[in-house]
Amino acid sequence: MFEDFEAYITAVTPLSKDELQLMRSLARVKKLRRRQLLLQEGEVCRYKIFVLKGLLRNYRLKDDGTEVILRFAPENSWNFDHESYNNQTPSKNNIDALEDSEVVLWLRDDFEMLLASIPIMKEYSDRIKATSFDAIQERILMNISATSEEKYQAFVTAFPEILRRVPLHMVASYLGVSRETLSRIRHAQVNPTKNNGI
Amino acid sequence: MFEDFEAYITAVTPLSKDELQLMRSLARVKKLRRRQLLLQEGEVCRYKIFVLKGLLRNYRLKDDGTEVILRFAPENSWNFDHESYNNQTPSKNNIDALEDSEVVLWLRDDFEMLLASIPIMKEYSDRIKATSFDAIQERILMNISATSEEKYQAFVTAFPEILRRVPLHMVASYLGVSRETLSRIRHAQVNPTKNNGI
DNA sequence: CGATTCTTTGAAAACAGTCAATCTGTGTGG
DNA sequence: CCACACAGATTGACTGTTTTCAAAGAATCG
Repeated sequence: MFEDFEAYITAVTPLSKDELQLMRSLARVKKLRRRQLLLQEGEVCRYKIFVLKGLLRNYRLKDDGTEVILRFAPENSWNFDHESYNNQTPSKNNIDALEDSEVVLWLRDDFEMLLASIPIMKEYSDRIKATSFDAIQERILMNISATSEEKYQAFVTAFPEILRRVPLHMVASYLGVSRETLSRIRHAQVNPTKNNGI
Repeated sequence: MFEDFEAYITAVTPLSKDELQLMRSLARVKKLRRRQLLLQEGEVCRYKIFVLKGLLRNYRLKDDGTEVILRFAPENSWNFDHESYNNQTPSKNNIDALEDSEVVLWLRDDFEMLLASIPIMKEYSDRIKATSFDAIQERILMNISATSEEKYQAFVTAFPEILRRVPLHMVASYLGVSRETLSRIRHAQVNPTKNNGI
């Protein structure tokens, strides 16, 4: 359980035994069943979440009842609702598990205290944020300038393992196209236009 | 010139005389004429930029020669190419001035030193980053889930002053629609369908 | 097996992009 | 001051893409 987190974190940033112990002392491990909600729209996001096993998804429920998927968070990734966590305001989004999952949770105050008292952890956190920022910026560019095919291709090359693990209609939602369109895009690639002859 | 920056920064975060002096000692003020490039694709983004006056724009030049606008940066905003600045890799984007502008520049090493030596400045910087992250996340949601009308409306309410200052084809580029479509959207709002009668 | 969820397909309608032409306003040089 | 060029905005006609709706075909799970 927590050992998995230790293995991950020590691989990416050097932490002392004491620092690890401190992190562990404030952490809570939680198992989630498929479909279980971890954060519901309207609640304040109280935790910073690290995914040990499984797969989470952040999504927004629109007025007409449709779900818009903002992000997939597989094992060894951090997750939380950024806006709600930072401002301690009611979240507009939901987080749930797409597979049976295991996560580590830290209460916001505890986690911020950890960042303040473990400088190297703060640096690591800042690096993660910077990377996410770059990624999300590229996603914007994709969204406003690429064709649906290109968006799908970019997804395939960026997240091949996610593609294998989630239903296609969720990929469609993440890309901002209808599931029917995604289905047709995929089919067109396998079986492109046949009439190249006269 | 630099006094404008001091006025801004002291309004948003408390800095001592010494800290201000330190920031000033490493800053460089630069005037830009309309259309002048501040960062060109392929160069490494060496500076953190604060816009004193005028309006900058970050954009990507696509293979087919079209420009995709990623961001507008008016006075009192920070700007730089995130990815290139953080990783010191060649930038994929360009930054230029849409109006005659004035900016303050800090070399990356200098600025990072400032953040390290002025904790309150680091906090402020982190807050800005968090806010931008939230905003960009909402932009993603817009892009993947809203109609063109809704995207335009959101732009109007979020950036009314930018709308007045840039040509519409740039707004179209920012939103990811063609300039003709934007023109029709705007016209439809002024003059909606007239046949509501029998 | 039966129920549910997911995916695919077809046909029609809505929507957005492209191309070409025109219109508008602005600014420059003669 | 006018003529002209230029950048920007609009419009119409057409094309291409995407959505929507409805139905049916897979796959998965209890």
